[in-house]
Amino acid sequence: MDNPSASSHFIKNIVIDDLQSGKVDQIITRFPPEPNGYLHIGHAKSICLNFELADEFKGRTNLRFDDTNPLKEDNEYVEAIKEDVRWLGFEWDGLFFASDYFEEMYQRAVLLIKKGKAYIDDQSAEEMRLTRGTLTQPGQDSPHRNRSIEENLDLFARMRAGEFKDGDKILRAKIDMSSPNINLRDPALYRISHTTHHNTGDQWCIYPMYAYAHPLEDAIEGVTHSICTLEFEDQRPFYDWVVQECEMEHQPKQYEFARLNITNTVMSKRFLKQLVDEKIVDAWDDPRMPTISGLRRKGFTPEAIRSFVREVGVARSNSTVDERLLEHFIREDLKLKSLRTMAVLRPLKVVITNYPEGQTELLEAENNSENPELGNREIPFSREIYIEQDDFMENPPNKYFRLFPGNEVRLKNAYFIKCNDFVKDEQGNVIEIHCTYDIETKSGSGFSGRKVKGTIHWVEASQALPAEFRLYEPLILDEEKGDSDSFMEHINPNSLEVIQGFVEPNMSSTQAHDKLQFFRHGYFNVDPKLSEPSKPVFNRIVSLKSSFVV
RNA sequence: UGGGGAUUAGCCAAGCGGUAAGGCAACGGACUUUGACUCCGUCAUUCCUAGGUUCGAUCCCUAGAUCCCCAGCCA
Repeated sequence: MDNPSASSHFIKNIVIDDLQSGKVDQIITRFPPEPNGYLHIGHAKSICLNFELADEFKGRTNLRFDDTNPLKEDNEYVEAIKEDVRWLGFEWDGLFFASDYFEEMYQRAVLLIKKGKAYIDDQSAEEMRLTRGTLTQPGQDSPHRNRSIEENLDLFARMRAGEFKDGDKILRAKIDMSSPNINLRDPALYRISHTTHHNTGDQWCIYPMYAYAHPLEDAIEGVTHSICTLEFEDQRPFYDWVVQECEMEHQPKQYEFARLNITNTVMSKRFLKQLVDEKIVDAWDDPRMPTISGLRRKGFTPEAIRSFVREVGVARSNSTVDERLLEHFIREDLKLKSLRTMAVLRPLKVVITNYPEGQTELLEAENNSENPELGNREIPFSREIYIEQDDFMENPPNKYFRLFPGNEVRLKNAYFIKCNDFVKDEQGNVIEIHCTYDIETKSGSGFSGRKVKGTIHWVEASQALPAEFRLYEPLILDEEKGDSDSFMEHINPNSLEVIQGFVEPNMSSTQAHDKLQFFRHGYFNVDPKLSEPSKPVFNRIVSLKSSFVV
């Protein structure tokens, strides 16, 4: 269930004001990813912001691919992004590509040249860097800054025609080389790149820069509120300049908010790509990745992600959200939805010495004690069962409520058992324990003769279904290093632990992405790629909270 | 040290001149056939600091501190 609290934030307040003042009749937002990687949970914040704002105020939201750099982009990414946005629960009104507008962008650039607001520069990238000045010193005008309009027009047409090599010429805005805002020191508008584009093929060999293209895209689509992250703040004057000087009839406005950071989490497409490329993880959808596809494969739900980003809020201060907030929302979402069954991750055999050999009985169990609609199931019980290794100690500490010699515990949905003896191997490890059960204490019988402090889970041994469990820890150990260049030095070597255990026999019918609670362990997801009916594979989404410390 | 931002509890975050919402976390306790869940309780006399204006300031003014972003033909 979604977190219902629709809290206010500064962008929503702006929208309300704009609607009330009549500045806009209907809001139009857009989610504008570059198809150069997979979406991560940081993008989810932006997606929810844009789509939910439009939903709330009866506006529209476009999905627009910002595909102005063919060197880095690929159709694989556009398909993955579409899938992720839909999976999160959103449907776009318009589906567009920046490349849809290349001709218009070119014509607007011609207009800029005709107005004397843009010129062709012959300087190399290096020369441009040198003449741009520094943070404290103004830049110097390019020697080509005052070329005639006719010459600029001619050169620009020849750039388009492919007469020049990459880097030989560039179209620049003519603004102010001494502006204290470096973004206004004659920023680049068009560069030459003889690269095949995933949409337009070889139709173009010049491509617009983001800072020039983006405001045009917004203006063409009638976007009213163009929402981006804080690092684009200094670009806003140029954004407005482009809209103004290109004489766009519609004038979108840019608003910036702080991007999402989460503790112990790498949140940058570049770093995530590095993790994939260097095989630190298996793929973009590795459950350890904070990508939408990784979270999906791990077992997170769209509802939990939406609730999470809503609760985080939208503000302008850089912040790092505690990963436990995300965990809170998946626990809350799955609490009533998922079946609660038993799984033994690290098995220890128990022989119930007074239970008849060869006998098996079926016991009734609720699938979710807090949600009767999920019904009941039957589970087998017999003389030999598996319990968790953690649930037995030869020499227990104080306040240990589980099994130890002489102690009695409840077997969830079954009987009380009492430990009488145990067997060790040559290394001194406990490999089997012997108990007796009390038939009077059967679950559901109403027995109240005596109380027991602990209840443990178990699986009947002969019918237990072998299963693989994949337990995850953060990929990054230092909680503040997730977004720094040194993050590779903080990779957690134990981010994945694969163990073999058992689940109840009926688990053979699980389907990919089924979500279950395993008693006392946590919530798990059936892995869509690795799981098989005879050997299910479960990804742990999140453990249960526990106040027990040894 | 140019320009642009930010600063409210351990982490997020409301608040818009009338006396500090909410969530997470944490800590007590109750309950419990999950050491879970649920429930009850605790958790900022103070909002980066110092002055000022005001009957009254987290909010307005002045000065300062700290942190983030900008010198791609990336987005």
